[in-house]
Amino acid sequence: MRGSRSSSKGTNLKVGSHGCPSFFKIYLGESSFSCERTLVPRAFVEAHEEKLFQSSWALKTEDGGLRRVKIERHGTDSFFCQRDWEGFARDRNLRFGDIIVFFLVGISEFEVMIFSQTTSCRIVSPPANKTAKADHDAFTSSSSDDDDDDEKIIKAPREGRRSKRKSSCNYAHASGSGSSKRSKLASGKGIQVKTESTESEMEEGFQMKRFSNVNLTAKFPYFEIVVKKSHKESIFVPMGFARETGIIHEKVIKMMSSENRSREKVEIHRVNNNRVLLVKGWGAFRSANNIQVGDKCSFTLLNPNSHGTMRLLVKKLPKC
DNA sequence: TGATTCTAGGGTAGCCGTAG
DNA sequence: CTACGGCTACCCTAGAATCA
Repeated sequence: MRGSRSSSKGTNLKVGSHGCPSFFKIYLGESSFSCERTLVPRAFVEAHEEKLFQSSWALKTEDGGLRRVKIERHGTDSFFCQRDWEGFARDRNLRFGDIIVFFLVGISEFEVMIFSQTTSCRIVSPPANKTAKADHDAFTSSSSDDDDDDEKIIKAPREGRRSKRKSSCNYAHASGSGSSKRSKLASGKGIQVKTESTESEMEEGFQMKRFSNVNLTAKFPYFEIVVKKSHKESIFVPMGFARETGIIHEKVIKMMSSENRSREKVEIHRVNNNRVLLVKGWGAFRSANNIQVGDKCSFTLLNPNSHGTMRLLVKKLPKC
């Protein structure tokens, strides 16, 4: 599914730390609505025309992989050939929001660095014959506490003493770091701790995770939740997300689906001064998109800094 | 450094008001 | 009376702070 349709937006010119000219693109995957091709920044092409072939470029990744991509020219614009770009995305296991940095290191030769949007860390792709399990692990790496330096969870730094607790952005889930310690502690206090999913939940094919997964560092901030029974007519927005993105001050948000292009205006209710609920419109949107209990969904804010109505892209994720 | 305590915030059951 | 939606109180989690 991933990489079945690809495009990207948000390019900027940069200069690599090692002096090579560079640019980056953000992978929007199949969730992009438009059928636009994948544009190479015109300014970059113009600035380095003498080092760039007209027909194809070589992309080298950090794991030693090499892929040639055809370049299509239309007027003054250059595009990655859609099929090659999709192939590259598939090979590299790109995810929505991943950042791809291209360093021009030779004649039509680029070194490519990929940063995971989820972990804000560099991704070095596993060998090409990786298993589906490995795919899944990579996909869910943001919620595991493995020792891979490239996929470490970035923890928020400790702030001043007794500082107010921030939201659990980019933190590990309950099954992650510190759970064993907490289990001991909790059992000592007679509190039942649920650090692992129950059998019934496993049978249903998903793990009930109490907390949502929030990423505010991405260009397009997002949060992910597993839809529960109680989300039939309303759904909570994590407070950290609501505050940082300004949703907390909004009355209405436009919700759009990555799958069938349906759109719905959803009312935002402020509860108790410390809760933010998506209410009217959510139910209809959920039905229209066949979002059911147990489905894992990501909610990506497409226009975090605009003054108009905020737009939230909803995407069903594979169940874990 | 590990154990313990504190506490902000997420999740949800259930109450209450309103409409049909 | 019933269904529905809004709201609140409470429980629980887990990061941060503190202490031995």
